[in-house]
Amino acid sequence: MGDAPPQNSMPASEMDGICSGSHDAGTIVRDLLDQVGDKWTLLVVGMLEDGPVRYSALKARVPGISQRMLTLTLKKLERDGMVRRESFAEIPPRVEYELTELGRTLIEPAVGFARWALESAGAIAEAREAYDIRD
Amino acid sequence: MGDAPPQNSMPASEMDGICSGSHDAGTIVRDLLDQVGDKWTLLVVGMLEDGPVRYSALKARVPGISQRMLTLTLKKLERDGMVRRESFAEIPPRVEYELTELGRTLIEPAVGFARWALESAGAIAEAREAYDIRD
DNA sequence: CCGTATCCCCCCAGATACTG
DNA sequence: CAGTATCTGGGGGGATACGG
Repeated sequence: MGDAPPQNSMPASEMDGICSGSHDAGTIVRDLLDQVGDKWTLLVVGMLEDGPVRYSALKARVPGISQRMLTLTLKKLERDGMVRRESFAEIPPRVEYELTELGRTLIEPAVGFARWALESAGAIAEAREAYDIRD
Repeated sequence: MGDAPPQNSMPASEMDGICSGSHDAGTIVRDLLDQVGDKWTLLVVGMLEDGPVRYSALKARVPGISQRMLTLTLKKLERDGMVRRESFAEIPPRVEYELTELGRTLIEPAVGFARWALESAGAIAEAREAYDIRD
């Protein structure tokens, strides 16, 4: 499989080029955002950043996640080629999950967003208070 | 408050530091992701990148959005200080929306994610096919 | 230990109709 | 033109119990 076609740099107005209905790029971004923007995916990916983690450790480190959602999230990530699953035939059973190369590429934009969130949280909270008081 | 220089010092394991349960940073990121990661927010923000846009133009440029969802999305963004609303007492009525400085800071990480999505879409599609065939 | 199966609730998006 | 009001269905996701 060839690497991503260099195609083009993004136009000056990048989000516009991305989201415009003229290309189907908007659809692609939307679909991926639906995948990754759900309640648990980014959290789980973040927990896998340092290397292989077992199922139980993952569940412990993602507070509040149910077995059901952890399993669903991991399955989806595995299907998308972002996570590799390795099970060891031991007693007690052990299953480890780790990010693939593709999965690792998610970390950079995710961190970018996380950084934005942390930097902006204060300003957003202020804006909300101001808005709520006024109205 | 000028622009936000990349003044930051995240730990080596960034997502870990962000998402770990030990800090409430994970909660912050999760909350913001819930705000921004919904079905329409990023699309609307993308449409506002170039400057003020009227309500009707916005509705036309975001294909498939309902009046209800457009209004809700704009209200939420306004409350969060990301969008400024200006209404003109004319006939016919005119209301324009534009990004605030805070709102503009969202574009950079959003574009980062969008770029990732476009670059990764192919690999993910391949991974899915491989996964579905095998199993 | 590592999941799967089932039930169920709640929220949110869509459709529609109506106002200033 | 720029919204609001109300109803409704579908699905995400939690709790729980069970299987390998």
